[in-house]
Amino acid sequence: MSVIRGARERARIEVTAAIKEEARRQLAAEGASRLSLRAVARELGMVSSALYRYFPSRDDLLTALIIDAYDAVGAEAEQALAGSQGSDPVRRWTAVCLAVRGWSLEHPHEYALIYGSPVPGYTAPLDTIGPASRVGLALVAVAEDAYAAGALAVPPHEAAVPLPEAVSADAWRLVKDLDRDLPETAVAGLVAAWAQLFGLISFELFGQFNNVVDAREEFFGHAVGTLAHQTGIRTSRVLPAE
Amino acid sequence: MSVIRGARERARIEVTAAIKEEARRQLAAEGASRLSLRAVARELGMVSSALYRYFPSRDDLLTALIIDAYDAVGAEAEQALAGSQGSDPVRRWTAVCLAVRGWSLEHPHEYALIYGSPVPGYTAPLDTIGPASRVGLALVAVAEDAYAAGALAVPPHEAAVPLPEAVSADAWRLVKDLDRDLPETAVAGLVAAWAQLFGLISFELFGQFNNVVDAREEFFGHAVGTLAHQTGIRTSRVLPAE
DNA sequence: GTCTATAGCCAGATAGAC
DNA sequence: GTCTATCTGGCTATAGAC
Repeated sequence: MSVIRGARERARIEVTAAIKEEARRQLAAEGASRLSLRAVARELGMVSSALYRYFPSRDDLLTALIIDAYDAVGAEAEQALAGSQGSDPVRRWTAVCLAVRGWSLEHPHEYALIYGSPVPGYTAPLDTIGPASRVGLALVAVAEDAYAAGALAVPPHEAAVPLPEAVSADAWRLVKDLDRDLPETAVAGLVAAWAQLFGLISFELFGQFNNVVDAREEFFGHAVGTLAHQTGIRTSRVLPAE
Repeated sequence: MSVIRGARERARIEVTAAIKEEARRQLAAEGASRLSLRAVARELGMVSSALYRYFPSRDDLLTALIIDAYDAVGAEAEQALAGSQGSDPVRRWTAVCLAVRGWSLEHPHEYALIYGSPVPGYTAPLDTIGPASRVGLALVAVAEDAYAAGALAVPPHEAAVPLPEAVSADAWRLVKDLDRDLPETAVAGLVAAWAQLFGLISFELFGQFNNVVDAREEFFGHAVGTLAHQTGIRTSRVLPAE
């Protein structure tokens, strides 16, 4: 699949990329629900019907954009993860969060596409699930490495609130599905922190912080540091008894 | 303004309400960016041009819907706040958060309108600011009452991370603007918790928790309990030295 | 794979009669 | 305030020539 076999295939790949690029531009101006094949075609000097050779429908184009966006932000997170190997866990956590925020600020409309309101009438196909989980898995990896290094505080620690049974059942299932060496309480905390991370980014990007938070980056850094702490991630080894 | 002067005014109010009601229905089916005056008119048995006597443009209708939505969720939060007076602060916090989540689950499309992706080409007028801050102010009120009762842990407490100067400047400004009796660190934490609360709700509503969290309500309750703790809110009085 | 042409829709907004 | 009529645009999707 990844081998380019000839000029025909190459051209097809290039046109496909051009279509997606133009579609991303239009996402900014019109939003996902108004993304229009005709407008994309017009801008590319093609006729609308020609696009149907590349994307069988508007929704398929949308799906491609969604997968690309998830992959792009996921790649940023993974790069921050890999680039911070050896640093202390809180620093790594912060690096991943900052990478996600950085991508989001640079691509606000793609961010809105994947983390904003669902597009009415569109249902995401199953192939979006994998890409959609990459950021979360990067956060899990930080915690897992911290755990292996003894730098993950597991309850009972200071801020711990006991896990309801239904929540711990979910966490148990996740641990099993992900096959990660992490305590259930940490997984439950990670899921919450994952959602809360995007709450911070969405509020910044969607305008809720206007007239509220001026020092955006400092605020974000501080908040994700607290998130790390809340998840049990520590800068260094914690005593087993702690 | 609130006195109904006659049949004419009464009719106008009723038609205005009917328009907004139908528009809310369409919000669900089409999304905000595709909200169409024509379609609303059609459904009401009117002709599109007649709507312009009630709303001078599509954006004005949108603004009315946005203000109504902020007011509705704000009222829920305030009602939970008032109804929980006398309870311990963590319970009150949770009550307010659950009220917000409850409204959101019942009105997912209005939620998406105000907390989801911004509508391209639309800029909210200033009159949305007041309604938009009601939920946040309810959370602030919980913290303020807790503080007055000595049930707000102020740093240095366990989970505290030092506030960067720029963040504490923002917090100082907010304390001044709101004229609330709260320490700056608490205000900074409240803003973060406010954003994180909506991160949890958005992930649930927008589908990110599919195949991840099954026990939605229990998970939410647990997460907001942790948020309360992180903000310094305690169930009972904390020692001054703590 | 790209084109023209077409079917069958939709929109926001305004003018002017009543 | 509501109507008809109109302007000026837009859209998805398909058929069939080349």
